[in-house]
Amino acid sequence: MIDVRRIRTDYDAVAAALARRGGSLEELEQVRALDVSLREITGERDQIRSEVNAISKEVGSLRRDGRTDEAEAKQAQSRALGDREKELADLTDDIGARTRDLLLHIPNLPSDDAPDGAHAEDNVEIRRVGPGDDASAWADHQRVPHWDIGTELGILDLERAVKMSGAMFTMFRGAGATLSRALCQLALDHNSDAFEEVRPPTVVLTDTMISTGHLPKFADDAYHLERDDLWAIPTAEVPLTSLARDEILEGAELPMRLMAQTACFRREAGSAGRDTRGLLRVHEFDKVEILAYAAPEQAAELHAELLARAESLITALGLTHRVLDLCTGDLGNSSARTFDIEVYAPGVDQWLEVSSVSWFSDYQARRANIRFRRAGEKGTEIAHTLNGSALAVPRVWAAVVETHRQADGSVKLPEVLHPYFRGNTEIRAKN
RNA sequence: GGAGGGGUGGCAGAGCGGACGAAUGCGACGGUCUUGAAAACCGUUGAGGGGCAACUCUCCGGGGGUUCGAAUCCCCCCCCCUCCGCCA
Repeated sequence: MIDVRRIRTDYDAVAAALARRGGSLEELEQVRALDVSLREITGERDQIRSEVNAISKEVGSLRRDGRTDEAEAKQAQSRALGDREKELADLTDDIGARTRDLLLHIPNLPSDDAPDGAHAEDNVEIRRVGPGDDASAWADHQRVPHWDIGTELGILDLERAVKMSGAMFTMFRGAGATLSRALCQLALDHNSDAFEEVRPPTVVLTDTMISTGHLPKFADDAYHLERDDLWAIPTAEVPLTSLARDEILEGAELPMRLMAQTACFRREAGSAGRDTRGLLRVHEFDKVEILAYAAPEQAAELHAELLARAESLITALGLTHRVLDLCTGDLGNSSARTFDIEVYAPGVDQWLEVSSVSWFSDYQARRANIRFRRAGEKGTEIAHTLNGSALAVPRVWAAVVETHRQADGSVKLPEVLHPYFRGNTEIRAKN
């Protein structure tokens, strides 16, 4: 949620920043208009309340003195004011609710540093590590899609997953399941020097989804358990961001770093029919998320840190990749600036987005009412939130299997994974 | 799921229709005293909104209601505790 006060005092700058995303400014204009009338009516309401409060005090003292007639006259006067107060109070409640609802639909202001652009094609590649999609770098035995490798080695059983749960659900078996778990464990171990590990709930209340910006605008993308009005989380970002909801953090505890491995659930409603094969787009997957609460001045450095941490895992796994600076048109709703890491998977010949590292400025924290107090100072400030996928299993699994496939059909495991494989250093078909 | 008890400031805890944004204690902060510290004593100490300001409004788990006036009375909901039931 962007700050109404900025809309009030700095409208042109807010409008200009939002315009960089493309899309309409209609809601912003509506908020501005509502806010003006809200303050006007609120002022009038408070004025009347103040009178009612004063009169009521008088009634009290008159009654104590036994001056009943005078007290009753005052009561009548107050009653009349009360009717007017009720009208105005209903009006402010209504306008306030409408304002908040509009505000919840307006995306975050992009950072000045985010590149301009309308589509994903305008994203800026800031570096590339390894050969990427250079065809000459890849041998024929690496040009096999992971679903074929998975079947051949008996480590991926999509057919039976579909039998249990329908299309776009997956099942790993044997060394495939171990690989899935090992990737998560690696990501957790890799960040345990600075991040507290959390095992949050995977099913949450509506308010928890609103805090991150996943509701109300993107309800169709999430699984909703209607009977209990609970939502299956699309990412651990959702519960982790609400960990400090409605709390005031001590400045000294910032930045606060958290990480969690959870299942993530996505309906993928808008992308039916795309990437249906294999692991590229699935309804349920495991992911290790890293997240931080920060003071504003700490945010830039933390953003770089989260990106470096996510990227170093990809590097350690021996995957070729590129880092993109998302343009304003491709930026997620809640984000002010986002770096994506894309891995090149030679078997499917595609760049796969495996991590998205975002700085949300105070947008989520204002929704979630997460504040902090600087040591020795009065008052509170809205915190900043940042997060990124440390490692999202299915796409990394696919890229690892395709990249490290050997001429004999086996998959050679990257060294960082060896500790998790009970002495094995490769995956071979059993026969 | 059933029965009972409870949710008040950073914490503990009083208040149960009017002088209550809330006693008291603890904690924290500032001061006096002290070479320094402790103790003692004095003072300060919740959050948010509107207003240039004076000032003013809101918040006692959440939402409705009664009343001139609600932390206090009524209704609904949520959460916590104890017991019973069920259960990995």
